Amino acid sequence: MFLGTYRHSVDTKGRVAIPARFREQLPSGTVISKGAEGCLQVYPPTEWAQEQGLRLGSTTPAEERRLARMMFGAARECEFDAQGRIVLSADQRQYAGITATAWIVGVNNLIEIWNDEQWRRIGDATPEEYTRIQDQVAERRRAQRT
Amino acid sequence: MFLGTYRHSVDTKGRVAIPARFREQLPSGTVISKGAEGCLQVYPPTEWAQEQGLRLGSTTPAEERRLARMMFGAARECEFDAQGRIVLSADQRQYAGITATAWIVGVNNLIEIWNDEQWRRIGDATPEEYTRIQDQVAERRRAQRT
DNA sequence: CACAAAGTGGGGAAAAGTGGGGAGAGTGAG
DNA sequence: CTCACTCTCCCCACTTTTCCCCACTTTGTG
Repeated sequence: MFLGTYRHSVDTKGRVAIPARFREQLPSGTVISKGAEGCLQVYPPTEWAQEQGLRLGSTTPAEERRLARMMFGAARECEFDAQGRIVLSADQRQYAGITATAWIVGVNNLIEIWNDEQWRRIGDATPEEYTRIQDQVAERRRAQRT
Repeated sequence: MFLGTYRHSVDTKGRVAIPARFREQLPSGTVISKGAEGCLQVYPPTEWAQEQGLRLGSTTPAEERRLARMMFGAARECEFDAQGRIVLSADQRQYAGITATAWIVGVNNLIEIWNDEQWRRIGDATPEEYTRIQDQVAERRRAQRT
C-alpha cells in the first residue's frame, strides 16, 4: 500500500529518487508508464501483470492497438541505482511536463509522478471541492449497482 | 516483454540497430514482416508460431488468402550483424515509408518499426488524448462484460 | 547534539549506436 | 566465356549515451 506525497528534485540526467518507503515495496519487474491526466504511473509487478492482458495480434481492434502502442511504448522497467533513483526517459518527462522537480504520490496500489502545476490542480482541493467529488462518486456507484 | 520507444538512424544500406534491451530477448528464428497502420512488426519465434495458423488451402476464404500472401511474402528472418543491426529490405522500407530514421517501439509481445511522421500521429499523444483513449477502451470492455 | 538514513550532484568507464571500407558471391551484358 | 557491376555481409573505427561509483548535503531520530 502506497501512501503520502513527496516532492523530489529531478536532475539534468532525468534521475529522480523514489521515496524509501515506496522503494521497499517495489520488487524487480516494476514498470513505469504514462497515466491519465498527464501523470506517470509506477506499477508493481502484480499490478502490471493485469495490464499485460493487452496484446497485439491479428484480432486486436484498432483502438486497443493504439492504446497498446502508447502504453507499452512509453513504458520502461524501473531500474534503481545504488541511491534508489530511477531514470525518467526524455519522452516520459516531456509527456508529464517534468523539468526540475516532481511530486511523487502514493495512491493505494500505484505510485504517480506529477509536475508541480498539474499536481496543484489535480491533487489539491478545497474542502468544498473534495466533498462534491466524493458525493459524485457515491452517486455513480449507486447508479451502476442497479 | 518489450517496452519503450527508441529513435534510431537507418543508414544508406538499410541497416538499423535494434535496441540492446530488445535484442537480448530475440532468439534466432525471429521474423520481421508488415503490420497494420503501415508499420513493420518483429515477431519473436513464439509469437510468429501463432501467426502460422494462417495457411493456404482449398477452403481458405479469399480475404485470408490475401492476408497470408502479403504477410508471409513480406516476411524475412532477422539476421543480426556484429553491431546488433538488421537490414530492412527495400520493400519493407518502402511499405513503412522509412528513409533516414525510424522509431523502434516495444509493444508488449511484439516490436514495431515506424517512420517519423506516422509514429508521431499514432504513438505520440497529448495527455488529453491518451486519457480519452484509455477511458474509451475501458468503457468498451465494461460493455462487453455484460 | 550526534549519528544514521535519505536525497542530490557530478565524473568517468563501459556499453550501445553510427558510418564507411572492402572482400566475395551473384547477375547481366558484351 | 569473361568482364564489369551490384549487392550482401563482415570488419574496423569513431561518437554518443548509459550507468556505476564516489562524495556531499539535508533530514530525521535517539
